Amino acid sequence: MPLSKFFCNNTNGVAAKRERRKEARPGELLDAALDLFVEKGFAATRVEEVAALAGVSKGTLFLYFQSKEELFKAVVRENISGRFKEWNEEFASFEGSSGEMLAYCMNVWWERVGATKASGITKLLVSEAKNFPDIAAFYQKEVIQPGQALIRRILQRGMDRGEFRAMDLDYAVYSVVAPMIFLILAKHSMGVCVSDSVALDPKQYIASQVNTILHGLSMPPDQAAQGKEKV
Amino acid sequence: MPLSKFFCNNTNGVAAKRERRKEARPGELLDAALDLFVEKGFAATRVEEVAALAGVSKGTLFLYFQSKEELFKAVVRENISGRFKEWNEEFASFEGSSGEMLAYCMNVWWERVGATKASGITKLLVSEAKNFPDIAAFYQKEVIQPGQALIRRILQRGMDRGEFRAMDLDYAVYSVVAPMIFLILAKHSMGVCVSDSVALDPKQYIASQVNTILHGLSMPPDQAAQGKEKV
Amino acid sequence: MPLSKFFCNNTNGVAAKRERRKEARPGELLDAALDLFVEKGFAATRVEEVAALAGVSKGTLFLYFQSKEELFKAVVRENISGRFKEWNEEFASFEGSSGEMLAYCMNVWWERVGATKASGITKLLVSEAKNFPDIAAFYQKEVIQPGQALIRRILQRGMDRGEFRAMDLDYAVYSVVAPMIFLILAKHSMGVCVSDSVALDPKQYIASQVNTILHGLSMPPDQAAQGKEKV
Amino acid sequence: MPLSKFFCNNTNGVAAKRERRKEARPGELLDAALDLFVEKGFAATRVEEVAALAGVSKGTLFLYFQSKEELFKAVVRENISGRFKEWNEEFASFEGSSGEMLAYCMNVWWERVGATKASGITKLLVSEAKNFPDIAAFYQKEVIQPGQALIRRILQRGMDRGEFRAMDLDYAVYSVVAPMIFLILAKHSMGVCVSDSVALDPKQYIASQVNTILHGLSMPPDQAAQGKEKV
DNA sequence: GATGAATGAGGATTCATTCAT
DNA sequence: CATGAATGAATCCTCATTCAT
Repeated sequence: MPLSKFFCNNTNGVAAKRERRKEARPGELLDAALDLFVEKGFAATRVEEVAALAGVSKGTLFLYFQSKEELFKAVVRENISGRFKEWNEEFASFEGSSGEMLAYCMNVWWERVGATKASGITKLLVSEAKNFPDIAAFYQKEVIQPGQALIRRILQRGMDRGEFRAMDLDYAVYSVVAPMIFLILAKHSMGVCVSDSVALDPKQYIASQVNTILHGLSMPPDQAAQGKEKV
Repeated sequence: MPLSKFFCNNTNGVAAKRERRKEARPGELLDAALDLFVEKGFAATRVEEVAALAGVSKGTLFLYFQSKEELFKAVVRENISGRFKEWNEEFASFEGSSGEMLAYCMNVWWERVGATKASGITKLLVSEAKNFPDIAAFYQKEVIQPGQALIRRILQRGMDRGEFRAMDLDYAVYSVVAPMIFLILAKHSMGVCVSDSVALDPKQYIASQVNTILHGLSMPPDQAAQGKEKV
Repeated sequence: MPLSKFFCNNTNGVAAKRERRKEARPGELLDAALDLFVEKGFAATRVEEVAALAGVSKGTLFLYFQSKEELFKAVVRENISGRFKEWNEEFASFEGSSGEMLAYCMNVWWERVGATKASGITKLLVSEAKNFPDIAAFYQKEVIQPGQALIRRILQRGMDRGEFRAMDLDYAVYSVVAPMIFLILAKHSMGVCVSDSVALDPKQYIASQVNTILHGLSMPPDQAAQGKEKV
Repeated sequence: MPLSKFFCNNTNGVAAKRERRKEARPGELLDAALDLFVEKGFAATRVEEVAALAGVSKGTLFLYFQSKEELFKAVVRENISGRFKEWNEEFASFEGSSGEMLAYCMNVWWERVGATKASGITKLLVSEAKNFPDIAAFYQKEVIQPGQALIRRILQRGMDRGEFRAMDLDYAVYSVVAPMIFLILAKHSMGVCVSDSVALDPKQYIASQVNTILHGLSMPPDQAAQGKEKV
């Protein structure tokens, strides 16, 4: 969406740079705010820092956002991807096993969300949900539920096609969600969740998780005998 | 140690009540602080609130903790269980399959940590790690690493006994850790992570996760053919 | 530099008033702080009082000085005259007896320092030296030592020219210093040092001191006989 | 006066030590308070420090003094010597020149007041006079005026006997007072008044001052010619 | 629009004073 | 009497917000 700005809005090209800057202001502020809110939390972030990081003065921030709290809400809204429709369509035409579909889904999610700054929103909301219940509810409705619906659809497809075992979707969905949320939090929390955060390669992590989710850690029954002999 | 008071020290009953209170104060304050820090975050919690929740005045808090930050650190230290040694011993003598062991481990963890207030520490540190890097490192060393070591031992046992497949423990460990951390965060974050947090039953959640971790979601190979026919 | 504003910078008159205020603020605050610190001492002065006396709000003070202690240090620094070089030159070309020189020196000192607000710094440092050892040392080095050096030079000149008796300068210097310091403290201490402070005329006081310093209280030897007869 | 305690009050000698301690409490507190008030000023001294230095608890201090301010007043009162009557008598019978009398007076003052802790009271009052006007007035009346009267009497004696020149006593008195006050302040102010406070020997300082006061710094007229030739 | 000086309510912290033991 | 735990008014300082330029 920021890209569209560059191609559509500048009708004359004269004084474009200044115009563009001016129009870009709110976006730069939101970017700066996201970074700082994620890093330090809402309360511990000063609006002056946000303004400074965005390269404007404190007063300018209040030209675009009525208050620090409104800034917070705007940050969340701005970074909530409504890409689920798009993804639903993408997956609707997916050809291949449901296991492949799940793997593809998790990798795509990582590339388009998890690896980007937008992932900080999740950490932010985990931290501040109690202080901003309406925003938390909004996020729940706009992100969590569509996201889980998408995953349920994949799991359901697997069951329908005889690829997945029968399962209670209300709980099974978390076998997919938990690893993804965990990855984001590990990324944003200085290794509070992992033993050595720098060494955690997201791609390998996801591959490992997909493998476990699909096949479990147990030795497959048909190899159990051989497996035992080997060791 | 507080208990000793009741049995040993009070030979005469003089100054008992006040004394007893004095010993109880720090604990009451730490309890109150844990609650509020978890609920609102460090910065958004006022020391006066903590004091009020503990039933004392603002000044009293500073009798026991030099500053708000020291209070925070004390809260973390106080709630960090060094129970891993005890658990290691418990698990060392475990008889039964490694799958059962894993299930037992996760359930025990839930009962003794996840379901208690101490679990809030995890959420707290995820939120404040960047603001308290030394405390985060301390937690990492005292909790995360021993915890993961315990899980690795279980997984290693499973591989040694031919019950689990060969796996890269550096990543496989997160198949166990992620669901547990996720459960805590779901519990403390107003359903930012789940579609309907009130409906999430921890016991069922853990059972579901254990099942996935052990066996995966895929249809077992030997039933795959039948499975397909059925549906 | 503030003057330059009036002649050079204001080509258009925009933002003049506010700008000018900003440059004046620190000085106004330092003035107010000097008054109150001298009157009540550092600890007993509230920053809010200082701000109020300077006609600004509490917060504004902290825009210019990081803390109350920094304000104190700035007050001392601001009021420390580095005028000794200038005076040295002035006195280098002095023509007249060394006695006249001493009298001139003390009178000039009174007019340019003793009678001004800057004299309060001396009282302030006498009161707070133990609480601000570094500032006390700074004052000692910047004011006391150059000041005493100046006086030593005068006394040395008197000895060299045969006008003054041989003397141990290390102690003789205090015959000049003590009366000046005393005058300042008398002025700033509600007559704790004098029997009736309002009645103490500085000019007469200095004249009297100069007379004693130069000639002593004793009857001159050559008049002693007559003196005795007279009375 | 504290000495009298040891000889007079203990009527039985049994449990004397405890009794004595108890009776000594207020005195110990006043001593401690004097030390700390002089060192740090009234406001910057905490009552808890005073109590600790006196070896009692905070609460005990308030058993003897209604408030910190009352403690301050008691400190001043306790240390104000009413020894002027005694001294007046001593000096009334003084035989010798008035110059010797002045020298004797200043030396005696140093030994009995200047060199003792009681001298801190002067520094204390210079610092706090504005905050305790009634105490300052009390001190003025009880100490300053009798002290100056004593000095005036000596100077008057000198004039009467033809030893001292005619002088305006209202100002001449400060030629004696200023050096004494200065000595006290130099002693209590970390060398803010002197170039190297450790090197200032009180006895030499007083000798030097007496010499100047009596004879001045100028070359005596009868030696002036020779003096000039010498150099 | 943009700025940044000014504001003042709000929060952490101190410390004189009280009072139950 | 002596103690020291508890109190809360007082004070320093921060920072979101306003507004003159």
